[in-house]
Amino acid sequence: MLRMTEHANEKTMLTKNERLILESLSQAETPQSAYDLLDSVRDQGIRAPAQVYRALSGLMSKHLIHRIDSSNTYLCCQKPSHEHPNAICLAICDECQQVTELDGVRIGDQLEEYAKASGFESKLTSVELRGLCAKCH
Amino acid sequence: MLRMTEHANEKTMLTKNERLILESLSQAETPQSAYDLLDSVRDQGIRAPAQVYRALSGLMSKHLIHRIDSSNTYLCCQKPSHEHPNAICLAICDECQQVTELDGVRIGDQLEEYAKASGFESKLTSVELRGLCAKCH
DNA sequence: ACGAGGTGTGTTATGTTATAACAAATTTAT
DNA sequence: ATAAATTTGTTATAACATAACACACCTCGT
Repeated sequence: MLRMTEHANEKTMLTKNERLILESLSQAETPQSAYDLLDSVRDQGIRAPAQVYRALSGLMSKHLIHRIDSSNTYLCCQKPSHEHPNAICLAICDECQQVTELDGVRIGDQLEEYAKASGFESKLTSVELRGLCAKCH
Repeated sequence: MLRMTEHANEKTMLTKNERLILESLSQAETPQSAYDLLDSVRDQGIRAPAQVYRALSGLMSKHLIHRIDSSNTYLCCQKPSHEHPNAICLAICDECQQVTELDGVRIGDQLEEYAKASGFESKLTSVELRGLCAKCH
């Protein structure tokens, strides 16, 4: 029942469409929208938004990509795949669009601490910093 | 040139549509989508999305409301209007949808600190914690 | 009073992001 | 072999957001 199509370990076990999208995303210089990705994989047989969104959804579950909520875009996870922090922290340059992933464990623990003071039990937090990266400022 | 329609101080100087939307939002129990708000002010003469989005945009500039990026919804700012922290921190209950606004100054300073280590100059950061509030967990 | 410039409004149309629903194909389990 | 589960392809539509333009209104300088 858990056996799958791929001859690979669980972590990198991707469907064909997931592989296509991940490949495309990893070659992009900046975060991509779902429709950007659709355009870039059209010549590989993917024709409909649903196909892209399914792949994105699968890749997110596998912690291989992140979604940037403030711009409706997606990018590859930059951290080792075995880390699944309780917070995703992205520093996004408003000038060049480069993204740096900060230490989600440390920041997540800190935020959890703060939230607990209000009796809030946090499960998954997202931090998006907007500003200028080292190169651009 | 700075003189305006309203007889009120700068901070609370709102247009008619901004007042309608803010009023509607302040009576809502939970964060509302733009189209939720449109429905709730239809009987007050507002008919088109653009009118709502313009009002929301104005209210955001005046720091009277926040947008929750992870759910495309809006809510009233809970903090005193004179505080304009560099980070907006919202703890959102996945069960009851209640939102608690955490200390954006303290958290923002902390995050700025972390980001600076990567040479990143942050201007505006958004933090969204998902989990369970005190009542629900 | 007049008209120029600014701001707010109403309206139509359209752009962008995302999901529902279902049938066909493929893979896996028995 | 065949039943069960998963992945895929496809069409249609939902949900979120903005562009563009005309008009009303106010205020400021003349």
